[in-house]
Amino acid sequence: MKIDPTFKYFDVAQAHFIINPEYRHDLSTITEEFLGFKIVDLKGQKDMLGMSDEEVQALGEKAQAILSLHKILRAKMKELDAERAYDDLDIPLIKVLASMELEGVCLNTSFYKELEGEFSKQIDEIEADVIKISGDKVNLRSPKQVGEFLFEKLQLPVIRKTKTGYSTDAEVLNELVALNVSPVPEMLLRYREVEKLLSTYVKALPAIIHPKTGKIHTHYQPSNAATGRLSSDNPNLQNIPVRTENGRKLRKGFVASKGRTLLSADYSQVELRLLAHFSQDENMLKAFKNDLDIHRQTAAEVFEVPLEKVTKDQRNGAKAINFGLMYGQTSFGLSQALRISQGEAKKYITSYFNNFQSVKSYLDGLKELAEQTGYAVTLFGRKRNLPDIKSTNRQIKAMAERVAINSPIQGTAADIIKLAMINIQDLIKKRNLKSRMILQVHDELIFDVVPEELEVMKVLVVEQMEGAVSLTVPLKVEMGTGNNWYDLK
DNA sequence: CCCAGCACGC
DNA sequence: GACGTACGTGCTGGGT
Repeated sequence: MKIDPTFKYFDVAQAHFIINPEYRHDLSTITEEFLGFKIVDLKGQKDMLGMSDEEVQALGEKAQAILSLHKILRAKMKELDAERAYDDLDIPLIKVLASMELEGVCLNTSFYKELEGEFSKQIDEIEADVIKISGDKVNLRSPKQVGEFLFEKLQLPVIRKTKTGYSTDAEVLNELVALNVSPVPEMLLRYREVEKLLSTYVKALPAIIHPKTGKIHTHYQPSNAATGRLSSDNPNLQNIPVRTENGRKLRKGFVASKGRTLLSADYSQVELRLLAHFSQDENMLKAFKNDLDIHRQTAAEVFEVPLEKVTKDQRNGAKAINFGLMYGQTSFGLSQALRISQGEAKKYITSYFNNFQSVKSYLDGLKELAEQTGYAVTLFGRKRNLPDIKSTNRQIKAMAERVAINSPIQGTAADIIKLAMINIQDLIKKRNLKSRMILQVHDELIFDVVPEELEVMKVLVVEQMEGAVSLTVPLKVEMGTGNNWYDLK
């Protein structure tokens, strides 16, 4: 199959994504928005000779729409000074994504069969245990039935409500476990974990293996996430479990193709490094230039203790602050994350901003910029309109402010990895390498590598990822190799 | 068929 | 007094 178009082309959907990433990018919506008429949806693929006059006219209008949109959208991108994101990133990335999708990834199906048996058995056991306590059958997959069971039949204290009834999510169940009032919440937590793994991954992934290639072929959407990130679907390979050991095991099933090995490369703390670069905060810059443990450094400043006296809790607190920073987290959010009082959380945040004043002024500046210009912008000129920043509704405005903070950081990280992917793919081709880039997970790339090329690939990948852009902080990439996605170390 | 609730990733 | 950290995909149940 030929997937290397050398002709110049214009992608209406991708251009529209550059101009207004939050809208829909199908041709009929764009045509209506910019040309003011509706194109007729032609059903099925017919030969033109088999078309009625009306259908031929509709087809002509569609072609005319695309031609007109090309000029209008190109001019609009220029006006927005966003052509770089389109010409240098999104367009050249398209064929890279196509190549990754076609290449696919191998799945060890017998391993998944084993897991299915194991997990199904656990599900059955928990269900039986619950029936012993409840007397009659409760569908544990139904939040409604679970809520009635916990809070009406067992009379457990109601922790929180949703708009339709009792909340039974993991946070609620964990609180019930802590209260030590019933064995059921803990059973439900285990049930939910295993059921999730089973239904979303263990059963679903083998079923989607392509009959011809025998591999899993995800589909990357380059115009779906308003920040400029990619998304992955059918199946989503950007949310394969890693957090719990039980879930992480699923990664053992993602294996290198025959005779090859997997190579992973991920950006270390890329978003925090971008925050350091953008804010030019002395303390942060110093930490990254010296390749120090950023969370430990942050903890030392926030809690005003010497570096070597930083406790595990303090480091965790600093990590949560660093994490929340980029999302515009509030003291409430931080208090929830750390299970501390809101007052305590507020003190942490105040102390943080006292010690990292340039970060504070940078984040405030992002909000101001959004107020003045109406959008957030990345290093490569990718813009995201934020009309809600002018809202008189405080909640809506606050949400827009968080987006104004997060989008430039998340979006720039997305821009950078896109550029790295384009450059890596170019070099793989130029050097006639047989190794292939197969997956992208936001700040991580995975390659299916010919063993003889492993050392060459390692150097190539790290150089292109770390060198994609030159910032005032170094970008750092960590690599791992192994025969499956679990063992990449 | 669509929405709610829930849970997985970064 | 309510609200309360960004960006996604996809499962099941349950109501229409």
